Amino acid sequence: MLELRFIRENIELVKEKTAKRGMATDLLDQFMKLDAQRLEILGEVEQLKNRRNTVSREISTYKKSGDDEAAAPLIDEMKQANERIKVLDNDLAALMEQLEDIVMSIPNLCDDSVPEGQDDSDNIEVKLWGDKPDFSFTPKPHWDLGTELGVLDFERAAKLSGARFALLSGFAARLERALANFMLDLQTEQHGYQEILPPYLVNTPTMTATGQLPKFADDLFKIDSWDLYLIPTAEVPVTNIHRDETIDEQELPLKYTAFTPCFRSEAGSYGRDTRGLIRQHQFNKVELVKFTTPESSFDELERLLEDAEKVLQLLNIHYRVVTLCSGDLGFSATKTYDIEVWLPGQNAYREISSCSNFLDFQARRGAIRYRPEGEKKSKLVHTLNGSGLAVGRTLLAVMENYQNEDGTISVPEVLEPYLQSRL
RNA sequence: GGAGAGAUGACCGAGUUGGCCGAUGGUGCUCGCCUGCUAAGCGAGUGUGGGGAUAAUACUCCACCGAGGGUUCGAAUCCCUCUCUCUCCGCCA
Repeated sequence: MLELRFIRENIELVKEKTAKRGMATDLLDQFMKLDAQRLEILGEVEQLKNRRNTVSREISTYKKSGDDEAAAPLIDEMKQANERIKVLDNDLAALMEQLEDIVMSIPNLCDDSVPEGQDDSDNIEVKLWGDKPDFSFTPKPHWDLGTELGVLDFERAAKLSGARFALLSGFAARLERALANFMLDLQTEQHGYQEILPPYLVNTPTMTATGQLPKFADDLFKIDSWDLYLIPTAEVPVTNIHRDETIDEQELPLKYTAFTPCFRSEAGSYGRDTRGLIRQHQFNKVELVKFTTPESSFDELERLLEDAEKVLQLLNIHYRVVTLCSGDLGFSATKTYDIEVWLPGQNAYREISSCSNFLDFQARRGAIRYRPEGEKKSKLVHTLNGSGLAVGRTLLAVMENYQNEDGTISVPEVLEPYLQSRL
């Protein structure tokens, strides 16, 4: 969420920046109109309330001295004033609600370093790591490998739950678990993240702070008759750990990692990625979350990206890093790097991690503050997060990159302590 | 699910016969003083949001004592609803 005053005072900048993301400007014109109305009414009602407070004190004085006659006309005046206040307060509440709706639907402003563009085809490649593996045979996609090995079962998963679910067994299930443990150990022991195991169901205020609600309810699974949603990413519960809190500056940056399942309705992607593990309603992810000072958030974004990249480097799998263009940027982010892993079975790069800086966009919604040393006023922290990594997609990347001609799959060296068997 | 207790500022904790209570006090923190060092001590300051004013402070106004309603000229204090926490009983992984 952007600050109301900031929008008011920088309306042209906000229009320009949100237009780059493909947002229409008429909402912002509407904002300015409603905001002006609100300020006008606010002025009147606050004046009335000031009068009421003053008069109440006078009444108190009269009453204490037993002078009820002097108090009576004042009480009458206040009865009338209260009716007017009630009307104005109602108007104000209605206006505020409309303004909230608008402000909640305004995306974060993209950073100046973000390239302009429409969609993912305009993303800019900023880094390549490793090489595409050389195969003496035609590499298969993981769904063929997994089905032939009998470790991925999409038909039975469909029987249990429907489309976009998977059943992993034997080697695949163990590999998934090994990858999760490997990632968590790396991030906690080498990169200094604290491990978190959060709730997988969260309420409306939690979903609102990180930006999933109110705008993207369709992407979420909601528990019927409860105010609970299945988390689409651990970013949601972990960022909300410090909602409505003030953190000591010495504690920053705070770095958390969490391994959780993620649940997404994938509304609007019906024809896409229907085969294999790429796009599932449920998948596992190791998430990295940071709380930082405003001064250091962009440095911390670079380090967050490195922490995520390290996973693929240790697995020795080729990947590239892209900077998302303005049109492809997520709602709450000011800048995002995607790590795209090479999938030889599909002859394509696919997103395996998304690392973003949100500035104070989430912190304002969630009232997450810190107290700068030597200053009276607390300030909003900056929040960041990134996948480190999406485990399901890492699993399929291992399968496709480490496949052998006979259809078996080798185990990356770094996973051997976690997984002592080969197929 | 049943019975009871509670929810106050970064934290702890007063205040519930309604009236200068945005809220005593303590801790923490900031600044200053003092001090061989450390510790202690002394003084001042220290919530959030939204308006006004300002070059910016200072200043000023409104709101906020779990959330939402209500009573009243006036509510942290009274009434109603909800949420959460704790204790006991029941049930259960």
